[in-house]
Amino acid sequence: MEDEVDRLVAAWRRERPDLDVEPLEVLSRVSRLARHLDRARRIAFSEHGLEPWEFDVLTSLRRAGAPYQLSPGQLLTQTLVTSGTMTNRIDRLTKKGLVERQPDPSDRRGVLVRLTREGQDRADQALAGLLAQEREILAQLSDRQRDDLAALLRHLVAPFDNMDNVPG
Amino acid sequence: MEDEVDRLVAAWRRERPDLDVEPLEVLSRVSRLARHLDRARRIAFSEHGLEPWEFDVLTSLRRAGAPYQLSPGQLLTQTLVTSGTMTNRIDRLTKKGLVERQPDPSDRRGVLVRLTREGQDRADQALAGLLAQEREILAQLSDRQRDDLAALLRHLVAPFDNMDNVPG
DNA sequence: TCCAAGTATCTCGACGTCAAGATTTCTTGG
DNA sequence: CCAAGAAATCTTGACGTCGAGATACTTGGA
Repeated sequence: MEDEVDRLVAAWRRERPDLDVEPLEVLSRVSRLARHLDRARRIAFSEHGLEPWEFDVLTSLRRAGAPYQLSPGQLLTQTLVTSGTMTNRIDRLTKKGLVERQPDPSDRRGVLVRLTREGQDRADQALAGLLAQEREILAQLSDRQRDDLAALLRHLVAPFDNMDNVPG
Repeated sequence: MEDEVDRLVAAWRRERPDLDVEPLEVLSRVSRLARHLDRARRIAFSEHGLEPWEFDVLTSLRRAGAPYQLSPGQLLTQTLVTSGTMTNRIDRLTKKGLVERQPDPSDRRGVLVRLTREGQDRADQALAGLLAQEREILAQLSDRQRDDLAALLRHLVAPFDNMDNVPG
């Protein structure tokens, strides 16, 4: 089946026949698919009363394991946002009762953000919903194709991931 | 080579051994790779004095072919932003001298946004830079792997693309 | 002990986006 | 030919993010 990138590439070949636009066949599809996935996730999460950014923070804490707490700084590196943004997010999640701030007993500058019971339940429910949705999207592919795709994508992502990229 | 998604999946398997998190192997990689690509593009474009959103608008006009003009409404559907955002973008691009607004001769409600000579040159230069960068990223893969990857991604994107998704 | 440099978090102002509504112009049925 | 609705664009206010700087605490060396 044809997609938007096929049309995009055809347009460039018409307007700039001198250029080799083949890289777009892969990387433009990655970007567009990511955009579609963002939208789909937003819808899936809203069924559990969560925004995507809330899911990111809550699941980072959830994955940390009991007692489900991390410093704001650790959350920064996991979610790739800046410190001002994280302060704001923690404020709002606190107001919703999904996390709570506690003083770090070993460093008086520090704070520990801890998942509440409610926060943990919401994160778990939203994750289950997300996985169900993603399984539907992936139903387009055979098991073998899924594995191949994951492996190919790993080749492209790994150089970035092992390159140390942390915002302020 | 290992990547962040391997670590993510391992963490979930430890914390939620009851769940099948395999879909993340594909779709989380797509999202993360897209994020890395956004950053890389931002850097590549800045060498030509452009922001990513400026590139999006300028290249939409460029692909339209001579005389390189589209209505704001057509630009909306191509770039997937809302009308208020597009008005703002056209304002800023006009101030930079990269596009100009002209009255639509056949509809007095309408406006046509046209690429200036300068705008066209910038778009062409930035596209060449982008393609060079993307070729480097894809050097991780063989020609065969690239083709396979593009085909697999098309399977996943096509259902979304042929689903009519247009914002306000 | 004391100070300088480093670290952790928060505060604040600027900016871009969105969503809803306002305005102007076109279209169409009666 | 007109009135009502549709269409195209712009305006406005709220919101989340960023980035730089402020504040408070810690650490290591003199």
